[in-house]
Amino acid sequence: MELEARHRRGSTGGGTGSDSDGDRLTTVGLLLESATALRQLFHQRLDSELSLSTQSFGILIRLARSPGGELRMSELASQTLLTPSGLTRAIDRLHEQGLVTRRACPEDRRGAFAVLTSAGRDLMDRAVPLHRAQIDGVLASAFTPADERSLAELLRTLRDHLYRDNGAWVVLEAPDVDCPGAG
Amino acid sequence: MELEARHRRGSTGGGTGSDSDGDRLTTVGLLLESATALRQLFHQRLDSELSLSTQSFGILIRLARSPGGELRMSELASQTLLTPSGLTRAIDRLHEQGLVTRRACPEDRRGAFAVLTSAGRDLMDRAVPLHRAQIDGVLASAFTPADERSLAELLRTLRDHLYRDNGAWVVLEAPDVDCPGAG
DNA sequence: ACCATTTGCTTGCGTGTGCAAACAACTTCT
DNA sequence: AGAAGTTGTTTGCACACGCAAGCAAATGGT
Repeated sequence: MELEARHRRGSTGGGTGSDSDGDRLTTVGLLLESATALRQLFHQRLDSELSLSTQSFGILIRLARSPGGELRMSELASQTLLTPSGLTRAIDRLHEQGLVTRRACPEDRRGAFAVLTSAGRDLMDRAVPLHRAQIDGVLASAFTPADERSLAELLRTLRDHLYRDNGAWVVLEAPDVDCPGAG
Repeated sequence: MELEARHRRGSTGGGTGSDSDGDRLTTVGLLLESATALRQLFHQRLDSELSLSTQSFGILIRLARSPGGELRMSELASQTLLTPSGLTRAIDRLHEQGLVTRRACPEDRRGAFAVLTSAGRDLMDRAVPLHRAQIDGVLASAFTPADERSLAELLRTLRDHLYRDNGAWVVLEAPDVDCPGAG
């Protein structure tokens, strides 16, 4: 795999020994660590106050945003970045908590919808403001509005270059990054 | 439910700022999803080619960057965002693979160092270029060098505002953010 | 119509993780 | 010095997740 990309700056420093190059490894490390930290930060609040895990919240909020409060299992799995089996178990747990029901798909009898119950919707009506307030606290304390916007845009760019193909993650090669005169 | 934070691709067009409130949910969502996607992307490569999980890699690279290739268990736990118990198990696994050893701390006989073995160092000498190349592929395809630097800086800012206090994650309030009369 | 292949979802099993408890060694207080 | 508390690390247990296999329903070929 030769990714003869355009990187020329960056250290080429002595292998694994030094952090001083402060390069892409660090950037990705920061992204991963920030995500872990945020996940656990949110988990503390949501779990202690509403007995809701971050994963459950992620599922419920997607259902809440969908028309009818329902989504196909496979679609939900795709959106939450869970495998089908993981989603099945997650919906099982939410079902035991009375937050979600299953509905058979009339057009494809293999298929199933996950449907938000009224209890689920009530819970989200409490959870979303809580979560939003927490996010506000983090972002507002860390960023200026302009920086916040920049971060959002950069992350969207990154996210749009990553997608799943048959369960395997792949990187979209960018056709629009400046390849001057390319054609 | 007034949640319409669904992300849209390529909103680079006209209006900005009208839905800035809902964007925060999306921003955090993008961060979390990107991190998950990257984690799994890296896992595919490292695991298939070197039988190395992302977690193991994260531990080994920190050891490799440390003088003597060793680090206290607690320090390593803190850096990897694992709990002490999680780290103990992780080091156990790496020990069974011959990549890491434990060394008693002479100054504090409760303490232990995790030490990279020569096999571990050899593995990292192969893993780091692989990982680096993959990161290059992702970042180079998604970002211009300038954007890449911006992202790194923003992420460092974010990361620096999150830290653990006795196992609980807290947000550092920013002293230098000016809160213009809005609040 | 029949059979093979594919798709959507669910289970069996193994593994990684956190929490709480346990334990040893260090520190502090009297 | 001795007792009480704190700190660094390791176990018992429970749980969430992925992978591979299983099963029902849809699709395609003949």
